[in-house]
Amino acid sequence: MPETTPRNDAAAPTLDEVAAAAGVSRSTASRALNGGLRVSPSAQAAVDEAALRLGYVPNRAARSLVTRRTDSIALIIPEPDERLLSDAFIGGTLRGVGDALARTDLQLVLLLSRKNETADRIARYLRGGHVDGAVITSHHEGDELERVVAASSIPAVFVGRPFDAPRELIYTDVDNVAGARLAVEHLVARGRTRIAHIAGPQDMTAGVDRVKGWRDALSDHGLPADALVHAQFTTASGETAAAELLAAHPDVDGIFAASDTIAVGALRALAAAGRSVPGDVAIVGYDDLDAAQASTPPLTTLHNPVVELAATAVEQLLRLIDSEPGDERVTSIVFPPRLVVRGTT
Amino acid sequence: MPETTPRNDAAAPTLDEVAAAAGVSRSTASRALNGGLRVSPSAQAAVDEAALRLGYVPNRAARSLVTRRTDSIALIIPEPDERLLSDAFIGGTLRGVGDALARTDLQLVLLLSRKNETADRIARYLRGGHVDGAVITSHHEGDELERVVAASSIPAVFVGRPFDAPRELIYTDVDNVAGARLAVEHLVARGRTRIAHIAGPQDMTAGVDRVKGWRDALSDHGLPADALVHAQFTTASGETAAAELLAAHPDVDGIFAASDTIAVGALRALAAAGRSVPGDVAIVGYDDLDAAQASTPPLTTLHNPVVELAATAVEQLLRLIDSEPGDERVTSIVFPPRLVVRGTT
DNA sequence: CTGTTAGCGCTTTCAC
DNA sequence: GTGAAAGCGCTAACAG
Repeated sequence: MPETTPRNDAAAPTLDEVAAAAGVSRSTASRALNGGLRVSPSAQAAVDEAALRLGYVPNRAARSLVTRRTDSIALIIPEPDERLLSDAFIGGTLRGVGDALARTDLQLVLLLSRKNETADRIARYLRGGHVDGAVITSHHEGDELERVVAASSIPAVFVGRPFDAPRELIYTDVDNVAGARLAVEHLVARGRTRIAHIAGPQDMTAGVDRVKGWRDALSDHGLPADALVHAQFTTASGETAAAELLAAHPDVDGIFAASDTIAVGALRALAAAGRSVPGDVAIVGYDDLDAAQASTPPLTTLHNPVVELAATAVEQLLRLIDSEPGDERVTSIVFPPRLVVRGTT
Repeated sequence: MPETTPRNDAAAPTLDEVAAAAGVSRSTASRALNGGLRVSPSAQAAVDEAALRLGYVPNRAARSLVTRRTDSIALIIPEPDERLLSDAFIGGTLRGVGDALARTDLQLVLLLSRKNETADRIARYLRGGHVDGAVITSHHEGDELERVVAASSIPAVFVGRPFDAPRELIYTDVDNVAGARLAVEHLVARGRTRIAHIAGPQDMTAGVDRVKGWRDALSDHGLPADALVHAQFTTASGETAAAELLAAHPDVDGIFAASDTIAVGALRALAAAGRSVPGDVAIVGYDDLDAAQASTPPLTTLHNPVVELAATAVEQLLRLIDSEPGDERVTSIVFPPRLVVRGTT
């Protein structure tokens, strides 16, 4: 391979060139390349051969211009979220999206929304018709994403239930209320009676729902639901909150943490306070991402099926995109919770 | 706000409509919208006003068709990588890319390459001219990404030094050899003389370089470099490898792990073996992502500036995109290592 | 089954 | 400084 030979494939071949090489018209070539409806076998073969030989790749912009389809979907991620940086949440989401997109030839456009211009830029982008649909993940109450998405009239699916669903927004989620109940039930079954909760951010439905489940289950058992502190979904925040909790409620013998990262922080606070786990205090976390297994001791936790959540969201979005408005096939999907028992309870 | 009023902004306004509303020709409108060169102040104002009022958003496909620019870049992530799922690596990368892209109005297209069709699909996409450039992250020796990228003649920057850089591929990286040396020096300074290494995957330059740094530093001190085991960048794998290490070299008093996730696994193996940390065995990890702080005890580690690495890669890419071939301003950038001392050494 | 004919929305010479 | 005209590469009627 001569090092200095100039590339002769500089310009990408156009459909015209493929058609010429195949000895057919451009339209026939186009048909052949797009499913081959109403194309003679010979023409089809000629076009296929020419396209392959020339290394033809259709120009997406040109196609998009006429089809009014972009063959791409957006994944919207509000960047300020701590989780983006701190846990494996985003990795799982990408994997799910990737899985679901694998069979299609759709492209994934990432919209990292910065704190300031969040809604505005996203709105412009969505209204600009640059994507055929959008999946929105880890959205917060104040971020206007729900409003923007609803107003854009673009097909969209949320990962995680939106705060208010004014016009039947579609979403995928895990049943966080039921999950939290499971956590508490588990602690109760282990004889715990003074069960606290370190809640996550209350501007996300996951945070709110987990509080509710905790409260409900406690109420069912006639146990007090007053030991409640708040934290972000990070280890550092969890540690602080747990210390605060121990100070205010020294008699706590069980903790349900709204995330594994928080639980890991609690583990450290407990160690610092000289309390044994699960001897003095039993802990249950939430998420079952890497942190749960990596912690010492490994965390009992509720599985958060992030990969499936994302994959299902994309599947629903795809369905939504080529469905008539009002089609009742496309619905929100809520996964049941699943408790994973390890060493902390 | 009437709930049932039909949207009248259904179709996105075109440049023609903006021009008409502003009372100028389409070309003048176009000029005004694109920097306003050779446009009278009055015309400029009229166009600006009309665009704003109509909520005009240029059609990217149409523009791209004529400018031969897509105004988007690709982020290529080989999916099989365990890290994608297990640690905060990808989150940091996205954040860096997002930061660098924030000022531009470039779009980010994500290319998750699946194990099988990796090279092929990416190659087609790159050659199709769908993006103006690409950033490639966490690539492995066998994945052909380097070849494909080089062959595509598209501007590209690697995050992490490529395996062989046949035609001066541009990359950003941290000096992993120097980092590993620092780790060993730190252990030596603490009086350790039997220093092992749990290596990462050897099909990534980071893995190879860290082994080299470890070996070099040991050699400098006249210490043996025979206690070497291999692992993936995961906690589970790290635990297994560490157990293996302890069995083969019971006299080890210091461990340099190729990642924090591995180090956390080692911590568990050590605990299982009844060895105290850092009393019996001191440990140094690598990455300084969330795992390092969350572990018990917190890990002494080498900071891996993933956010900066990604941001710098994008900046170099942008520079590369609008530079003449052969421009010597655009170079690879290697960050110096930084040791972060915590509780394990 | 095939080719001809129109554009999709935009930027860009090129005269004026 | 401005508008007319051409055309980017492709698909989609529409006749044949």
